[in-house]
Amino acid sequence: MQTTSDAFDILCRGCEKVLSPDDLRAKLGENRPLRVKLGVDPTAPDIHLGHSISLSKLREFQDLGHEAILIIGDFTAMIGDPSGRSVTRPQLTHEQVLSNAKSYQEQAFKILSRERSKIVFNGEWFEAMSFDEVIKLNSRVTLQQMLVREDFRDRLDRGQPIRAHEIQYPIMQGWDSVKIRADVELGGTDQLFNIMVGRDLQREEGMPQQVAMVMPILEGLDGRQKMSKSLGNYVALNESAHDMFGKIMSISDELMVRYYQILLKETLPADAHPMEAKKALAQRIAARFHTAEEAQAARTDFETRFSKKDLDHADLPAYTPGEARDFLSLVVEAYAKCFGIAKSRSDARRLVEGGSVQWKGEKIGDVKAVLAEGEAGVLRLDKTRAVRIG
RNA sequence: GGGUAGGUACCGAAGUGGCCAAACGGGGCGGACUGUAAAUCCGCUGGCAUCGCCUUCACAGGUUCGAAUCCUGUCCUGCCCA
Repeated sequence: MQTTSDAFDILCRGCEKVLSPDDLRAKLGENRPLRVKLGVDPTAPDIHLGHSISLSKLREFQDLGHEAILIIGDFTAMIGDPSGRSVTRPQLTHEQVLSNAKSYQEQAFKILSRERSKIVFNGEWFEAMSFDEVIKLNSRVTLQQMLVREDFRDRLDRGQPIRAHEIQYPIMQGWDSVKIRADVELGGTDQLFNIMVGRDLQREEGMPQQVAMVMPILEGLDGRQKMSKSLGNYVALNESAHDMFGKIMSISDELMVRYYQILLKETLPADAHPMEAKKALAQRIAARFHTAEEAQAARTDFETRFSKKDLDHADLPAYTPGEARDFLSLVVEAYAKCFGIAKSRSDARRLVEGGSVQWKGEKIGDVKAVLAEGEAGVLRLDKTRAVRIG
């Protein structure tokens, strides 16, 4: 059994901020399983590496014997968290939210222990709330409190609309903490405001206040903005080892240092070979969500494809052409059938003209080129995609 | 409710009767280069197609040989006033 002090150190590691450390130490000193809350917003069906940071922290709590409570914000998701947003999020239907929530859970269990996690939907208490209860809840916070937050301040200054329902979000998230009597709430730094509202409401209710533990926000693959589904700069947990590896290899050297810190909690040695270090990072991340063998295979494949530029021995999806034999049609079809990507013929034309599309290592160039019947070989589509024909 | 400024492609932003599928910037994609990148340079960035054609500038109508640009109505947003 760990001592309180050991546990404290482990739990604080990697946190951007803990409010307050004394509260956390005191709670740990009570020698009981703490109720640790992590709210997830099932607005998109994928969990990505950014989410994995808080989830991993939650897992650490679990491993120390504490109780993990994953709140699926099925109700709040319909509102949309305004955090870090300069525009109002689109509101989702309940069906969309539920289906997202389902795949969300599956992915969350790649990190969390399934049997030791408690899943709670916040629709459980919000759906039953009557309007006068809503009003009563709202009377506990002031408009000024809601407006001090940067996101709103910013939109106010820039003359962008803030819809009344958006200021409900922090209040609802805070109410979740009251309902489950959370001892600790985890989240990204952008969640600090919402988590603090939870503390306020708990105090109002005369219960012990939760400790806020905020984790750093992971930058997306572009290295500029935070990792998010809507920005398309993410690595999802349910992606293949192959895709994870490739995506991580595309980050800048600078960003790699951050990823080492945040995802591996290690400092990259200054004399490390950037390329080797990046491969190691990619392989370790891939192995975290897949098997070590799959991660190794992803690496080997990456090396043959990109380092050796040897598509012939790469692991490519097979594609059997249909009726049409002209390359334009082949490209469109291959994208659709092998990668689920819809390309217009104009897109395909551009790729062919730009030299991206190659047959057996040779650029096609001519949009009218036709593939001879029965010919076999590798059709390269773009930088990262190619298919094997025949 | 009154006044006023607006709604343009992924985003920002020009255009205010024909030369507009719509400048410019960002982003994205592709090529060259490379240690995967980044930086840099070049190209592309509505759709279909062999000149060309078709659908776009909040929405619906109208004026005109011709409209993103003018008129009418509708919807939406900011700001100021009440």
